Amino acid sequence: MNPSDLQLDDKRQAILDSTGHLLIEGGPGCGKTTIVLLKALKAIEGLKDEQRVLFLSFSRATVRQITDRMQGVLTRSVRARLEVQTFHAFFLELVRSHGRLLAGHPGAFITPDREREIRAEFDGDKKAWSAECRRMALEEGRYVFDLLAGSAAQLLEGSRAVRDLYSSIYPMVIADEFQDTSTDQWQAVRALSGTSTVICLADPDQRIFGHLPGVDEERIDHAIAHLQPDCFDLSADNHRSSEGGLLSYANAVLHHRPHPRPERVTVMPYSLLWGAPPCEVHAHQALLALQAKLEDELGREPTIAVLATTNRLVASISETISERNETARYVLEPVEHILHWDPELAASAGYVVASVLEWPGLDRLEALTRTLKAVADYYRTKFTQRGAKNARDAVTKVERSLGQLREGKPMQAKTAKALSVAYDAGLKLAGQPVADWRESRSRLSGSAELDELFMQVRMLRMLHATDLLSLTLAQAWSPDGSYRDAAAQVRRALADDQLAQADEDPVAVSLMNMHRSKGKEFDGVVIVEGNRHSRLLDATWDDDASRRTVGCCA
DNA sequence: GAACATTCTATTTTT
DNA sequence: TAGAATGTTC
Repeated sequence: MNPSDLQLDDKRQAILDSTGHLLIEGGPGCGKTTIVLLKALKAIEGLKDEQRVLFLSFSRATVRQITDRMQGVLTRSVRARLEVQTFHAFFLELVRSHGRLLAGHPGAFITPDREREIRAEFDGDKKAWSAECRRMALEEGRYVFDLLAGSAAQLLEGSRAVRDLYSSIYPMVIADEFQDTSTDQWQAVRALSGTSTVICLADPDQRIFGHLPGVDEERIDHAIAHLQPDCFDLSADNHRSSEGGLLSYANAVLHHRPHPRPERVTVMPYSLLWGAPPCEVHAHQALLALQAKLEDELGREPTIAVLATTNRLVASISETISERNETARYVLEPVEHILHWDPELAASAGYVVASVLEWPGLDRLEALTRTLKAVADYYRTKFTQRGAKNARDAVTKVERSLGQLREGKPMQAKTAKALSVAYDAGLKLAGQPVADWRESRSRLSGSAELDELFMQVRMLRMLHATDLLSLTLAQAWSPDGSYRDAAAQVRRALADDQLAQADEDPVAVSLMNMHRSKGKEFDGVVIVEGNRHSRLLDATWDDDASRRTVGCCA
């Protein structure tokens, strides 16, 4: 924001002048954040030294966006006095500092990792588990994630001292994405509203968490009733010009309504004719084109997301753009990218493939034992990670087969049968890691479990001869036609790789399914829809040839 | 007990 | 949608 933008209209001036609680409504790009930062700036000028303005938002991503935005608008000394946090971080801090008032113990936080572990040990249904969580909080002062907001609210409502303390530190509290606050979160804010000034920012059309328990439709009405705020609606004006039409277009697409396509959206239909390049190659082309265009416009390397509708498509796009592709008109160079996918599970599936690489050097019993154990391990990590009973059943099923194998009895599980058929059919490896990996990987089929593993393992990148994995395998290759100890070697390599990736520079291109993209921001987006049915675009396009790629910039 | 078929439900959040 | 829970059939 530069000074010339500071000519405020009446509405904005009124927001700055208002002295009581505030409710500011409006969609993305309407300037809510900007005006509230100005409001905060003005408030900070009148504060005592130790006082600050508290800005609460949901995700760390939005917190970052806001602090980034502050860089340009506010001076360093002002920024230091505007505290931007997630609701959760704020509540966590509050419960840690004052939790002893509730339980007699200082508050401790059970991290989600730990929570999963405890829950895996715990037997009992959902209800019993939430009772156990309350017990841990009450008796031991240990809080799981879901109880933080409620406990913070309880502290603020129940203890005058705590409430006064926080209100005196934070005379102004800004609640972002207010329409999505849970009952607990709202209660905490409400408790502070007695003495502090509360500003709610809301976008009534963007209830992304509306389905979660405790988040209700009437939140905004409740706030109006309780706070009696001055209300402002900014939704009419759209100040981010580049957004022009994009939002309403996106809505039309989602609701299957025809809509003139805004300039910033390009649609690339593609042919289903035999011999035409597959949709993944079109995605590759669209990605490179968008990259070039945005780099030109922004004068820096743009961040781009490639979104696909299904996990399968994500996997095959990843494989495609990692390679050089040639179309009739273009040569498409490989694109460095990160896959947003659970690396631990993908790695775990990778160990299964690695165990298949050992087959040629092992007898039937040993080979199948190792592979089945790797399959069981995969489901074990899945179970500890997600706590899904499905996965636990899969472990017992595979382990039963292992027992049957050991005793020479026929194995019952389809997975085990399919693997032994695959072993008996013979596996010939050539000593070329990439090809051999693919060959071994293709043995993972014939049961629901193996299909799942195959999908997972495609998310492991194994395409260049220089990759860590292929180097590792090249070393493990033994002249008898198998990879010695491949499983253990691959395990070590992938573990190192995960560590290394943690502190690598962020990569400009991210690839993920649509589901995972929610709430993230990029300079540009390529959306790939690969299946027969086009759900994303209105029916004005030819339907039979309806595979298409969309590139848009937001 | 295993596989297949059908119904349901989540989607954020921290050191 | 996808992933998991639940139900049905062999």
